[in-house]
Amino acid sequence: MPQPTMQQVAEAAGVSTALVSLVMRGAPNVSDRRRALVLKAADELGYRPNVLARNLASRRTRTLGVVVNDLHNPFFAEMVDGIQTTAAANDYRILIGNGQHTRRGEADAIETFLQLRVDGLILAGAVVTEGEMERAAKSAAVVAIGRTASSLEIDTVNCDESVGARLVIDHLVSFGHRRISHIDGGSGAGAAARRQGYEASMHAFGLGEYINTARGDFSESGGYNATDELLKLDPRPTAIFVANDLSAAGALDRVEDAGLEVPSDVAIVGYDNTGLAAMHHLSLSTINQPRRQFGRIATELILERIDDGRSTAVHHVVAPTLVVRRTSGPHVETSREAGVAP
Amino acid sequence: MPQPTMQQVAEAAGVSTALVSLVMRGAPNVSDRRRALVLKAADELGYRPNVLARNLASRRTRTLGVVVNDLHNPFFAEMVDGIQTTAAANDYRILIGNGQHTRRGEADAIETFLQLRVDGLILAGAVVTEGEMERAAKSAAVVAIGRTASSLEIDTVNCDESVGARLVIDHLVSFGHRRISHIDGGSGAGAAARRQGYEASMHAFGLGEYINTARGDFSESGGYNATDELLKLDPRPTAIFVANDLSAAGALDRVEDAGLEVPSDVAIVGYDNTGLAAMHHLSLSTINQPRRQFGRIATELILERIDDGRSTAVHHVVAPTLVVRRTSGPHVETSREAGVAP
DNA sequence: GATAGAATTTAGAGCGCTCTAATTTCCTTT
DNA sequence: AAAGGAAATTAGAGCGCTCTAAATTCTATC
Repeated sequence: MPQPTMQQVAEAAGVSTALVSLVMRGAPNVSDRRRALVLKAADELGYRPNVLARNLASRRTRTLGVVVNDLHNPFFAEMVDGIQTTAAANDYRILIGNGQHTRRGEADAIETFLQLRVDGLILAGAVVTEGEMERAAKSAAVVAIGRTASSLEIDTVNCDESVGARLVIDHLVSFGHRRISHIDGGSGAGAAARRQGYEASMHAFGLGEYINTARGDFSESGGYNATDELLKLDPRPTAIFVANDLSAAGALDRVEDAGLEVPSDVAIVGYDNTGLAAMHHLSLSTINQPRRQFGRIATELILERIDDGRSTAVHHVVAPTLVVRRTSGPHVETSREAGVAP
Repeated sequence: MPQPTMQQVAEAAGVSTALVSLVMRGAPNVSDRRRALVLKAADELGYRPNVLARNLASRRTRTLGVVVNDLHNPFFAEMVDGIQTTAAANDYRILIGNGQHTRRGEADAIETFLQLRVDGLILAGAVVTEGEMERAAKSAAVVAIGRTASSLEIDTVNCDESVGARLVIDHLVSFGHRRISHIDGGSGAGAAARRQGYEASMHAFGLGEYINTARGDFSESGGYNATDELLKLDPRPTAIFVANDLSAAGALDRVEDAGLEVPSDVAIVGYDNTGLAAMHHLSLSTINQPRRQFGRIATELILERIDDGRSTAVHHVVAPTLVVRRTSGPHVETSREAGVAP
């Protein structure tokens, strides 16, 4: 379908294409009379600037490519909100590419964006190699969210997982818990950092002897099974810090199946503050990561590189917060646990 | 950052740019010797085709724009999977735009894609006016998922909501339920169709007198409150068909808070088969819409327009399926309900 | 009314690639 | 070895826009 071009608009308005170009870009030094003339002609013809031609000629796209590791993860949706808002405020548009949860998918999405000559690339939860990120950084500004990078060409935005773990342990300890176990995320992304944060925090509170980690895998059933294991212990933990909300839901399930009360018998704290945790049905205490803020900061960093020409790496670390809901509270000792005969 | 151009590759390889172009596009009539020469030069220079220039010159982008009404809705992620797979199989790439849940956001995303001159536009759950869709259809092939369109220029893919409702009612009736109430989605997208499907099915089973709809809003609390209302009825419904899973979770909550058993006292069936419904904790019976299939069909339709030049509208309707889980089952009459003194 | 200076407008050369038509090279065949 | 036809390669004109530098038109000043 042939679209009207700038040339046609220029002829219809009786001016040069250069003037039309100026008007379309909202340039300041155009007389009101001509501007109106051009706008009218453009409107009547149904003219729409050809971004391909524009970007080719200007060697700028004012476009940011956002590569999302996995579109299914609700985590990213909110991050994209932050990116989009900040980008729009600076007159940039964004395009989203889906990494389909694989290294290959991400690499493809990145390549697509580079071929499109985006000005910047935001990698959210990327699993591609650092080498690929560096290669990309040769052609566009790059910032990675939720992963580290050592190159000078790449900025990062991360959450301080150790602070998250510390918040959880601090919270539980303040309720009198000591036997606090952890269900980890196995070999999943970020699992190791959370596990280490748990251990470090326990040590910090002098609870090193109570450190006890059951292996999970970030899934609901993983949380269920790991909890099964933990409940067999004698004495059993009075609180469980689970590496993500979905697993925490599984843990909650198992505890309730055992006829135990949450939080009085066993307290549970999750991680991520997904929509799940907010559900009345679960009402899970959890750690919140400021996702929108991730997106906002990432975008600001990338614009600093593009527009201000910064060429040193900035690594931004943001602190998570604790969201207290129903599943955490003081441990109530039963007579049996206290060693008194029934 | 200046990127190597085709010209430079041509010089390095000692051939013409036309030949480089041919090689980059994988054209057949190129001798092995030259092909290797060009490929080597391109590789050494780190050459990456400029899609802007390519698309401008070829007046084709082999790109499909996917406008997603709301990135937060997990419904769309799976649909995008279907689109992406089908597009890739046909050598098209996709770009995703976020409508941010608003008419304006969607219109912006559409405009961005049209300026980029995408060959096709897939609108997923779009809320823009039909007029805007038609305008877009003047410049690119358009297919809408989950909404109707009367224009000849626009294909649609929809789920037959009446079949979904019928499946639910049929299922509940087979368990002996008669007093089946509905919690609707208020003025939300698709709410009316589901409500009508409910009413029609009830009539079809001769249960017109039991038709009873409480107003919800697709939210958890909406489901909770609507259920609160329904439970006050005397006699109360023995089953509730809820317009989506999230609301159904709220309904479940309210029923359990009332000390009633699910499904023996009150059966509950949701709609959409989200991850929520599959959770062990909820285990919600629900209606499943084949989301990947939506994406696949939409993509096939659009490719028919682009590549085969079809210019008549096709409206595809796919049938949903029932997923039976824990929350639906036979109603068990209590003595009190049966009219016998306690 | 002439003139400097500012404000507008425009001509025209690209941006990096594809595409058509023409040219050159390579095989066969005789 | 020359001719004819197929295969491979290339020249060069765009694609629709931006950008620089130059040309034109206004304004204000004297």
